Amino acid sequence: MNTRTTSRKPRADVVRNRARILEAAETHFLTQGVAASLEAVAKEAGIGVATLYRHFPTREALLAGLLNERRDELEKRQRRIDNLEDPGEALRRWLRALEDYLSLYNGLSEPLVIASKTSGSSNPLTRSCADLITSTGDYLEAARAAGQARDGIDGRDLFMAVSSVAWVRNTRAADDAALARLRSIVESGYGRTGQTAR
Amino acid sequence: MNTRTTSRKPRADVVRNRARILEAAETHFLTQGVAASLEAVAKEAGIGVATLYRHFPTREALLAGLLNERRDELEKRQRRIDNLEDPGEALRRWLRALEDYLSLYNGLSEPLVIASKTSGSSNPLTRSCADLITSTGDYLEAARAAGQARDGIDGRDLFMAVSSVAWVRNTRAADDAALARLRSIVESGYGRTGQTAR
DNA sequence: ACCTGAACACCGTTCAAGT
DNA sequence: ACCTGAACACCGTTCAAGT
Repeated sequence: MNTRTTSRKPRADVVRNRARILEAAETHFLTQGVAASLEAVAKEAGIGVATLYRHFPTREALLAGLLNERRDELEKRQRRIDNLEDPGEALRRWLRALEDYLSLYNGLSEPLVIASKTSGSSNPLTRSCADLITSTGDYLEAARAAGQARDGIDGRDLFMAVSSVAWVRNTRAADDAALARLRSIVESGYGRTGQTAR
Repeated sequence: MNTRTTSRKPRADVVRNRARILEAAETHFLTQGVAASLEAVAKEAGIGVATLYRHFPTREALLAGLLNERRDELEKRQRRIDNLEDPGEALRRWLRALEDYLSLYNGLSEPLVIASKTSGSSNPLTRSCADLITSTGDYLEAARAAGQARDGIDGRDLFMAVSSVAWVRNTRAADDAALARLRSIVESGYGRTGQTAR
């Protein structure tokens, strides 16, 4: 019937394969980190390796596919943050949401930070990164306007700082209390420590 | 003659092999990072792979061997720092020396931070780590006594913070200016920002 | 005692062959 | 058009065999 009208439709099994790959990759990356074997992912997805490569030519492309699926969660959290009155509190909560996002898989912060550099092209993670940095810059600017953040740093700087916290977190070398202290170092590093506006 | 008297001497070619391995590893790690191929290292050293494993059973053991050779440089730098009058300045310089040390090879900070956790045993990097953390704690304590560092954090916390800066540095995603801003975040994060003692 | 290279198991990536 | 598994090159690690 409509086999002709829907000319640029995605083929049924292609869609299914893509979903299976993402699902298998998710579980493997969650347990093994971003360096998990792609062969194993393909096997669990029940497809040949080459099919995986056809769908996601690089590991970064696969990561980007996974992160896109997680993006709604982050945006939902972002909407809740936007309802806050205090811009300093909003910035703090956003940075925490960002940290959680960057800590999803072990080793995730590294490709993301690298992608944040290559402003040019090619890297499939660059776009997601740019969005995150822009958001961070917005929250930072709002906090600064309210006298709750210092001058001389930008969204990219805070993105790097949060990425590095996520990196420490993923090494599992720091317990919760130590992570909290690390966050407090970063917080009083970008903020106007204690004194409000004045 | 004295072949019998020097009973627990290191065999000549063993010493030579060890030196060759360290030399080859140094150049490979410098160019390829800590994940460089050990097979390639062995080949460049002109020995069989198994000999490398005999000398250094794990990659961490090899790293520890290399870092021990670099330790004098760090201690020399440390002695210069100890001559400074201002404990805050001393702490800042020490953290920078530490950052340089942790940035020697790409990917070095990760095994070191992991080793800093496993307080127990087995990991050959744990000892070097513990020393670095102790020194950091000493400089921090001195700075705090002079009212130049805040309460509530310890040497281990600063070690983590510096490791994470070294990690960002090694990703090569941040230029010199961005790294300086990241350091400034950490600095005003642990310090009593601006106001001295009071 | 120490060294060696072959052996095994694993992985990333590509490509000729299938449907 | 899409999928497949075999193929190639590489690596970490161990072990039987050499000296």
